[in-house]
Amino acid sequence: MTETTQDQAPDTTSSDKRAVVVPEKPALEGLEATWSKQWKADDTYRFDRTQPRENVYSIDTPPPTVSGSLHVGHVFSYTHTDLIARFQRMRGKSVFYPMGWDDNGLPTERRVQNYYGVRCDPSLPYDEDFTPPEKPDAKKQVPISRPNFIELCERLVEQDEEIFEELWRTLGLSVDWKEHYTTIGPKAQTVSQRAFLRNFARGEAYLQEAPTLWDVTFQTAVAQAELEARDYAGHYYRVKFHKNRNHEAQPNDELEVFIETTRPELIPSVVALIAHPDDERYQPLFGTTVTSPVFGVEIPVLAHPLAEMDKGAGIAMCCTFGDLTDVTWWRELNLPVRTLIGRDGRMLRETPEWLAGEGAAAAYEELKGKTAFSAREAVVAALRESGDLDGDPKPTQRMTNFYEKGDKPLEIVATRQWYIRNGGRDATVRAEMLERGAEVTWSPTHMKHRYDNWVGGLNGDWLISRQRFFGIPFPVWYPLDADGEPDYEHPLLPREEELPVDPSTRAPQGYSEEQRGKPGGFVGDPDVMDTWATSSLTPQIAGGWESDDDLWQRVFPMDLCTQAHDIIRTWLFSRVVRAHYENHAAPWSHALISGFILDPDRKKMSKSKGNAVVPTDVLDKYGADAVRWRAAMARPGLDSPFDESQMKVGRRLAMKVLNASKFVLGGVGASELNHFEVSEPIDCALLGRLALVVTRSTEAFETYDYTTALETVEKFFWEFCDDYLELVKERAYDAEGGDATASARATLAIALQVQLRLLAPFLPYVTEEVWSWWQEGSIHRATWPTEVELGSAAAADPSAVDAVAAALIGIRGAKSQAKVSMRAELSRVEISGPEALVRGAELAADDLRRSGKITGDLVFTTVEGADAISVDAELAPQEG
RNA sequence: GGGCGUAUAGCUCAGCGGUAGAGCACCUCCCUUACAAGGAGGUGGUCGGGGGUUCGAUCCCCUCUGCGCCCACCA
Repeated sequence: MTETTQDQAPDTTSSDKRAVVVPEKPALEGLEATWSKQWKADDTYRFDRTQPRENVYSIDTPPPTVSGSLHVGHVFSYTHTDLIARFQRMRGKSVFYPMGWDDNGLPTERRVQNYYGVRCDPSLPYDEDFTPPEKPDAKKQVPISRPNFIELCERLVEQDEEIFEELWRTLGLSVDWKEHYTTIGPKAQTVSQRAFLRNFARGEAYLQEAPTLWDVTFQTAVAQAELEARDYAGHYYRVKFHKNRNHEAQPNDELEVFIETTRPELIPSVVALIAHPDDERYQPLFGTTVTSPVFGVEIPVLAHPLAEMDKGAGIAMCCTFGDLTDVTWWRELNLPVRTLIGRDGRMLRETPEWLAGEGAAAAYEELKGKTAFSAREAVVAALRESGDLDGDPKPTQRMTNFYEKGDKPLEIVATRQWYIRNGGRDATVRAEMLERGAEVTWSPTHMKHRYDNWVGGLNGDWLISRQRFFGIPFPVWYPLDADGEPDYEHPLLPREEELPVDPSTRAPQGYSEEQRGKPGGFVGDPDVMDTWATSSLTPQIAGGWESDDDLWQRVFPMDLCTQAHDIIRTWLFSRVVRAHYENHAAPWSHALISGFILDPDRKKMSKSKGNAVVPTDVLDKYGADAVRWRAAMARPGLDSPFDESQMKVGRRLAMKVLNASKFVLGGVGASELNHFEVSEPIDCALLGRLALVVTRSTEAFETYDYTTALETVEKFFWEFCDDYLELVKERAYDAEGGDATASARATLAIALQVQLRLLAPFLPYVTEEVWSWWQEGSIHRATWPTEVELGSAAAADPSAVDAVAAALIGIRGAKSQAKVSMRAELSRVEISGPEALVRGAELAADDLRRSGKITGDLVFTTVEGADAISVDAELAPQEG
């Protein structure tokens, strides 16, 4: 069996002229610095935009919040993306892999406030000479104008982004940094505003005054997707309402009705008592009125099926608004709005008109300007005094909605907001969104349930406006009528060519700046878009939608979106919504969902819990390759507890690559390696096994199963080192150097070169380092190995590899059991077992003899009925 | 309460119709000139419980239980 490898080995012809340069003492330390710098200088990961769509692999990756902090969970998830990117690049695709920074929005505002010790007061004028305080004082934040505030946001964001980029480069993400974007940058502003204007023109975006979930701390509306239900301790208060005798008198009737509430402070805003239509206890009361305690407001008793008979007293007090059920009742029963809690979370400072009556006004006097919490105490005290509180409050634990970034329960406030239709109020749109979700293939597949679940459970449209400062403004003005009142029905809009616009500094067409705020003039929409309203457009922002059509045609719809499962409901879904409306397509064909990294107690890692592992620490300690190895061991969608000891395993693999490569390449010239012939049967068998590994690994990668791809090559690599390398090292370095030696050397070189490429997506640093010892160019630009390139030698039956390995293990086992050194000589070895395996082992008889230090007989015996190799070895008598 | 996932060696996980696997940890041994942040060998499991289908079940079906996540739950 003779095989010339010269014409099959790829990418090696140029190395003929190169000497192999193996460092004396190869080390992992410093590889990140050296190679990330080199990749940057060489533009190794550039996107080739001359390629047609079918040769492009485009990736939509979450823009990290730069004002937040990253933990290893993020690092793992971004590594997953990079594994796929590197595989596709080596497969010959031009990979479009941009990185964005999410610098827009509340997290940045908060960070700026703390970092500089300032707060935004939009009523202040711009101060050109403003410099932030030298020592920020969290308690005495300096009020500054909105433009000043935004300047500081932009300044800090720039610093943060440099740090993030540095981290990603160290981790070895093969991002094309020339394609980078930010969610506050001009490109994002233009795309966001353009998409919004088109949504509005088509009726997909609308302005509406409605009850809105409201965070009193940040004083902004929040969307359903940003809610987080948390345990919240409270009390049930049993409160007496007084029946009015305006119905047919029933002699034995009681004079009062009791309700149970956890929010007695809302009693002044009660608009009705509501019970279930079938509830016999309350049926006689339907259509009558009752009077609220303390405040003496007369309200109706109504029936509605949402009232639950077995909850509390079975009759609920409806306040506008205490919760989302109140909103439904308000809408469906045409109840009045009695807003009591202002945007700052405090009770209104003016006495509301429905409390104008003498007693009510006096009672309300006590509540003015109080927080919900203090108002509750005051109302409870008043109820006690009036005798309308029945018994002692009963402690209760319930779930309450919070803004995910907030720490006070959300209130519901009627406000004017912008919405985008997402199917929450329209069954047709909802069905369309579910269809788009079905167009995407999911890894793992069950993550689609999360998507369907979320879309199916939407209870309203997507609220995109925020009453904040550092965000993308709505490109909208409103004309003012003769009384100076805005006409929200007829907003003034810019032309698309004018974008981006800031309506707070620019006048709409046909108006001059002097008319701002004047009757007959205009006002700008004061709100900004929520971050998700911008990041829902990352494919459009990164892909050059409407600004670079040539690019857009090559990258959209994208091939892959990667993210963790927590943002399926936000980022993933919102991109489907936008692409559906604007591009009539799903934004990508595949979604790869990462799990979480948990702490050792299986709790989600997060900075606020204090259990987060800082990525730079582990990167410094174990190296990027080791961290990436660990990330690759976490399969898509599966949560995985963080355990530092596992990093060591990855590091050991990287070390092994270094040392084994040094050994294979040591003392052999590259040109020689490429001209040797693989002639020995056992060498062919090794390449045959390698061919299977290539196939398996490739198939796994193609189905996004990077873990199996890694496990396959890693297992082979250890066997290659422990068995094959040990077996043939004597032959390979035989100074006599016949054909058998040449065959071993060629096999070692080919196998190493293929394995390096199979490992390159996982261990980009150490593979690049070794590649540079003997190959031209970057390994990350080399082609992914194929079975074909291994040639006909690789068609050999690989089973001899296992047979020889079994024989070797038997020989080593005998020495280990005898507690002697592996160098100890054996006087006789008998290898027995089924015929096929024994014949396989016999192929490497000379190698076994030499590597096993067998000085006497080496006998191969076929045993009928045996199913495995067994080895019988006799130690040579020890000398001395 | 609804949905999804998960339960295999002390730990982290593969396997998923045909006599249980890997890595880590643990034990024993080996300073072997690629590698002591190493190497070799080994101990360790009624595959969560209970039913069923099958010649045969860790694997398929039913059911119970534990755990995790998402959603709903503010009277």
